[in-house]
Amino acid sequence: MLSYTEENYLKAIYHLSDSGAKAVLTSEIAETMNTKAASVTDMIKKLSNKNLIAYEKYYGVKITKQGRTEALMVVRKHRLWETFLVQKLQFSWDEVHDVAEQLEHIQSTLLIEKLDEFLEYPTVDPHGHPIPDKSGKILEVRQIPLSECSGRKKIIVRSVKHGSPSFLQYLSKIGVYIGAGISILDKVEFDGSLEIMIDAKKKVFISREAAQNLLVTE
Amino acid sequence: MLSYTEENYLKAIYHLSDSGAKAVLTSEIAETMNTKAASVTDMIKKLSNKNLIAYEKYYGVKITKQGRTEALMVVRKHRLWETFLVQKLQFSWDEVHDVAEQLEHIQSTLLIEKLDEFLEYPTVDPHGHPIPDKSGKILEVRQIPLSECSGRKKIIVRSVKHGSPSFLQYLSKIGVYIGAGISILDKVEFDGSLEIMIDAKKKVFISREAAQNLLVTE
DNA sequence: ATAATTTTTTAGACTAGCCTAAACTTATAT
DNA sequence: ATATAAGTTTAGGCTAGTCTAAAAAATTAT
Ligand SMILES: [Mn+2]
Ligand SMILES: [Mn+2]
Ligand SMILES: [Mn+2]
Ligand SMILES: [Mn+2]
Repeated sequence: MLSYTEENYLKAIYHLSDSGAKAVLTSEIAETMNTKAASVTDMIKKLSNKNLIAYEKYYGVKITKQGRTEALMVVRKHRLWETFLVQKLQFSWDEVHDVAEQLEHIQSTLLIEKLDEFLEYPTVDPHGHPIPDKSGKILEVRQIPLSECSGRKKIIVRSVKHGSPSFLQYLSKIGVYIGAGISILDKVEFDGSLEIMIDAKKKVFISREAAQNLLVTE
Repeated sequence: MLSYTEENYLKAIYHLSDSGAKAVLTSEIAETMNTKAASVTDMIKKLSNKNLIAYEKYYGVKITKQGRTEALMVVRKHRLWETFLVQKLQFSWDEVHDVAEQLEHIQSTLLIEKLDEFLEYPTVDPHGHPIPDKSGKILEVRQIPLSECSGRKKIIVRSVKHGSPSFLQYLSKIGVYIGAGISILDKVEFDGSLEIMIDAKKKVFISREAAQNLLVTE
């Protein structure tokens, strides 16, 4: 059984290794965990001894099959709780992350099974991120940043890359939500900003940063 | 802000001081917390420094007003979560305590407000124990052990004194639940056991121990 | 190829929470 | 009243997780 802290490190390593097959560096982990490199080295040794990561001194770590499975269970719990908070307790999508950060560590397989059932087995969380099923399977849907969309095809908003509260609040304000239909009206050469139409009824400009952080399917 | 451990100690002290106005002893706390007296003394000093308890060396502790308020908030969360687990996730009443023991420590006032609303402001938990409201007010209803009931009046089951899983399972098996109507058919002199009628349709014998642990109103 | 810089690891120290063993205080028995 | 027993506190030590500072290794620049 993993401690609260071990779960958090392992989840961070999972997310960092998700994009790209190369090793995760000590400094990257320290950065995302808001700790110092020395602390990371300590924890790396513990997780390595438990065979959750493969550690090569000075060259970073790679998550193992077993580690990935454990991490996915934490991610599953995090996203199920976020879904619960939004769908059942009427939280807004920018309020749920910090609470889920605590709830994800509750230890009870029965609880998470019942929660999943109560929510009717959702496949994505409020930010459009996929929810691993109880065996750890994830439904991967190919998505691209809105900033890389070509012509004026039918575009659907699928998820946010980074769901900071301020970004999410901004999206709500301009009327963008997961599942919204979008079309690109114009692309400004100068700064890469876009003029888009949301749900065929609202025109807004969004910055390139925002467009890069919005994942869609065409 | 209290730590997980501080909250647990404070809650234990609250429960121990609930019955009786005299000081709670180090050994009593050690007993209920499954720790050693030396550890309790350490923690007592911390809680005392935070003015949550009043501590007199060698004579035990008394909870302060502030300490009581903090403890009540933990109790409130514990009982709201137990209610949620039973009413929304279909847990049985003997499965909820250990999970609530974890959930009670989640820090979010918004969460507990929304949960309370979602459950439509329940006043008792699945074991019949009162749920403090957000200001810490508790609805006290005078209850007596079934073993002390006199004649054959209309008796209603209100709560269990100690809700161990095995006792709760036993109650379910014989058809006793919170709110059930009971009448006493016979009292066996020899061992203090009772023959009772549940909901005017089921006759069973229950031991004196069981009858002492069942709180009712006449 | 060597030197300077950056990153990582190690060494040593701190806190929270726990323990055992010894010292101390209070309660009980004669 | 004194001796014994029981309960409490103190002293010292342990682990998990954190830190700073110093040492070691890898990377980058000259
Ligand atoms: Mn989140
Ligand atoms: Mn977390
Ligand atoms: Mn309980
Ligand atoms: Mn607890």
